[in-house]
Amino acid sequence: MIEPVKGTERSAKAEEILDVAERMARIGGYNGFSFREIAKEVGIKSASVHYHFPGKAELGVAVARRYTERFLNGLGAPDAPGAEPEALLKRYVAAYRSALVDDGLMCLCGMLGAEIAYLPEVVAQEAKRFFEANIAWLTAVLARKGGERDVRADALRMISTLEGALILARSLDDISAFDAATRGLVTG
Amino acid sequence: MIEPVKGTERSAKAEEILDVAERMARIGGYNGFSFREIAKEVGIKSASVHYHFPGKAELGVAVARRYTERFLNGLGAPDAPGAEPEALLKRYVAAYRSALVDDGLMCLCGMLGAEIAYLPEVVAQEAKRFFEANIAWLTAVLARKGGERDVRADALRMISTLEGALILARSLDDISAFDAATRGLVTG
DNA sequence: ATATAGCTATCGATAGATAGGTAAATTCAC
DNA sequence: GTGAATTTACCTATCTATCGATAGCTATAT
Repeated sequence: MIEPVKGTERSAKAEEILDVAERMARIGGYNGFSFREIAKEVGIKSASVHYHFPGKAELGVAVARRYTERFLNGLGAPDAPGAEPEALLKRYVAAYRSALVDDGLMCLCGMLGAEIAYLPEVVAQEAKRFFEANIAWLTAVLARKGGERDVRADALRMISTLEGALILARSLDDISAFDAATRGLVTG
Repeated sequence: MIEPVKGTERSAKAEEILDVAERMARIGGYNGFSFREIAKEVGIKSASVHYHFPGKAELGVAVARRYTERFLNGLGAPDAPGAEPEALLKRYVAAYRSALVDDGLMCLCGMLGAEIAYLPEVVAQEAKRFFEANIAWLTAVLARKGGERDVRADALRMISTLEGALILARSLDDISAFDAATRGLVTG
């Protein structure tokens, strides 16, 4: 049998469950996914979803963790020697735009963040961790640009604008609203 | 009996229901409020909530309409003769900050906007209307400031940043994150 | 009389969760 | 190497709680 790669020790079915749960959560939030609906889509019974993830909170945590991990991986290291700070920031904006244009979905943690006061504590913590990791990445990149700006404030402003632009563009059903709202975010 | 003011032709109980529904929705989104929970809090039975609002979608529409109306009323006319454009913009930012600091809640339509693809069409339309009205108000104010900026883009950016800053500050449980994210939004 | 504003009782659907069973794959003792 | 024990990955069946919604009744107020 083929050994699973270290750090990827999850079965194919479990990954499938996470795929479906993530998509549903990015449409309808924490209440937007259910064991029954996930099971139906994956082709198993709801009790079998409980086998892979004991409870809804644990499933929520797993979805958020994987989302954050993938998101950060897609960005690369903030201090990568070959990458210009400005190019990294453009990549950051493009990651959000891709959620909107390619996936047609909200940012998972933007969605969970909106519902933060309603979530099980463990899930809320994961949403918080997503934002903290984003702030850390952005401040590291912005610090490389130099200048005497408040890099933390700039990072918070970028994240806020991008999360809000997703909401706005989806509400207006107008992708150009995202582009207009985020224009000048990097260079300005 | 005292006649209801024109345009306010709703009973006190109906307003109470809207109060509770709004607060619940601003915590948990569209699935965050239910007829049963509202009824319990208001002190009636869930069937009586259906008397005032026939279905959940209608209740959702009523909550969103009232929220939008109050929000716009709180801003005042964008072309009020006595009000400087910059003061109006500061008032706009303060309205969002008040949701966070005074109410400790999300913006209702920011919440609904995040869930837009999950909502009954009539409710989604109300969320969209909120944003369209906000864009109209902001572009009117920004146009008064003059300059050759793209006022629509500036309006979209302001709304995005403010909605996102609410999510971020609540997720981080840090009001100062809202202030940092929105610093320079008006003057800058 | 009629409209208002409630009520009780109940419906079918769905939620998350659990108990207990089954068949196949894997691991371990000899 | 082989048989026994164990683990994996599902299953059926069922539980309680809650969901939005409806039918039909009662009092009160206009």
